[in-house]
Amino acid sequence: MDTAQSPSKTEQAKSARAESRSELVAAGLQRAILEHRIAPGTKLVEDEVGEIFGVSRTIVRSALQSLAHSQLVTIEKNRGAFIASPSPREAHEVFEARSLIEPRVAGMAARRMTDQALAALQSHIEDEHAAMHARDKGRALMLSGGFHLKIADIAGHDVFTDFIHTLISRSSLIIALYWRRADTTCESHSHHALMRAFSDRNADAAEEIMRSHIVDLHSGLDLSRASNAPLSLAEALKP
Amino acid sequence: MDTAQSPSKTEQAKSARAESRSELVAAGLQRAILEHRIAPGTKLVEDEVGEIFGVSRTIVRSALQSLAHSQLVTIEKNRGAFIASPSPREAHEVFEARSLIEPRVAGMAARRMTDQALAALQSHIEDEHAAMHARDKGRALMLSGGFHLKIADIAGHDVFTDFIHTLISRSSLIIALYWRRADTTCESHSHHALMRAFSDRNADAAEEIMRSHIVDLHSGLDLSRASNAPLSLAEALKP
DNA sequence: TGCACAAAAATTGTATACAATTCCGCGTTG
DNA sequence: CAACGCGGAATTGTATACAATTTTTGTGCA
Repeated sequence: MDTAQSPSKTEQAKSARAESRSELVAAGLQRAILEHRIAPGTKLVEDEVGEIFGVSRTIVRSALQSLAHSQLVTIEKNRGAFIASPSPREAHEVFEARSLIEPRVAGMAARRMTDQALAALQSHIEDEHAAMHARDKGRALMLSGGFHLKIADIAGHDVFTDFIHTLISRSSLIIALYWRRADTTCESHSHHALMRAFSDRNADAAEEIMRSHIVDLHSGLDLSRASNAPLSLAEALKP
Repeated sequence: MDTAQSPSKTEQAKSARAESRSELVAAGLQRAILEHRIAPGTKLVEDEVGEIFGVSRTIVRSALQSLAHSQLVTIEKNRGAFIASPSPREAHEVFEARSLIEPRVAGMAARRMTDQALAALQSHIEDEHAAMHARDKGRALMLSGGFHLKIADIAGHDVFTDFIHTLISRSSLIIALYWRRADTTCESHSHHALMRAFSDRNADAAEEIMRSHIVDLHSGLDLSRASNAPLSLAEALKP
């Protein structure tokens, strides 16, 4: 096959941002993972991924290493890369970390909140509502993660924001594996309460609401089964 | 030149652990950075690094990307990799993050402390003492980082431990750039106080001591000058 | 002298070739 | 018939060749 996949127009339309190609591939894979279009445990063969994105293994390899570093994929030497499937313990730890870091960041965001940022959050929440009414749980959960990310950006603390980015990505994987609660109304309620604290610039309230919100998310997980990597195997043999 | 740099004996002496070669290179570079043998801002040319470690650019590139992800080096597209030189703001954020996370982890470590772990910490502290008496500030600071790392390991919380690993690495760079305090006696005092809390299994005390210890470290930095990346240039022209 | 600009050197970005390892099916054998 | 072992295919690990880009050097001109 030829290497003629450089779409000159698209490249310019990439809004002037010069991202390296491996980052593009990593972003594409990450989206697929976070949207639950690839199941945990799935093997990512370098040639296949390369064919899909129209790049060589060199690029794919770099992208996979990047994703491995943020714990979305696991690389086993001489065996390849697999979509990560966090253990119950890891899941617990991720939410424990979130419940420590995010409340602090929410407080910082409340202190630095601008009207513009507030409006952006508000419109984000409306998207969440729409997704919820459409009974699209996956998308709603996704947007919920985006909400937390936006808050971190507003707080403007790069170190914490980086941590939160990886924690939320991992949370998406965890939710795919362990989420066992039917309704997501609490979600919406918490986010609204948070908005009120933000518009009041009430840092203490924002912190406390965020803490209980994350504890609540944590409690929506069923971490009793060891993992669903073996479970999916059993499922695969059932029918 | 030939590729005959596989030192069979050394390889076996690598204590049976099968680390990939890029990890070896990354570890070597990291050590050099953390021991302040390479100054922040230094450019890392792929060919040079490859020659030193006896590997091809492929491996070096992978190692550099790994270090870039943990913020020890900065990669600029088409321009290369440089030892990171954290801004004062970044320095502030790193210590702010440490002061949130490490106290919690210290508390967890206190709860899970075993006699064996306690003994290991004790012997580590004695090394610190030795370094301090030898007036070897660099090494003392280094060992201080190691002490914090050991505590995280004892706590056994992988997510937090990962965070702390990167925070402490970055701290080493920050201390190289901004540390302005002559004595390190406070260090020793804090670590001893921590040991007492640990041997009492007093989680609350450990948490509080760790918090004030990190705040104290933070206050030992002089973050007033913008950075010393330009400063080093001026210095280079002075004599 | 100072500056603009072009050629050359150095360096990074990417693809590909080859080596090493693992995976998988199949026949042998106890 | 199960366990074992042995190719061959598939896949990953690494080096290297070449393309693209940046950096440096050199030169002519005002």
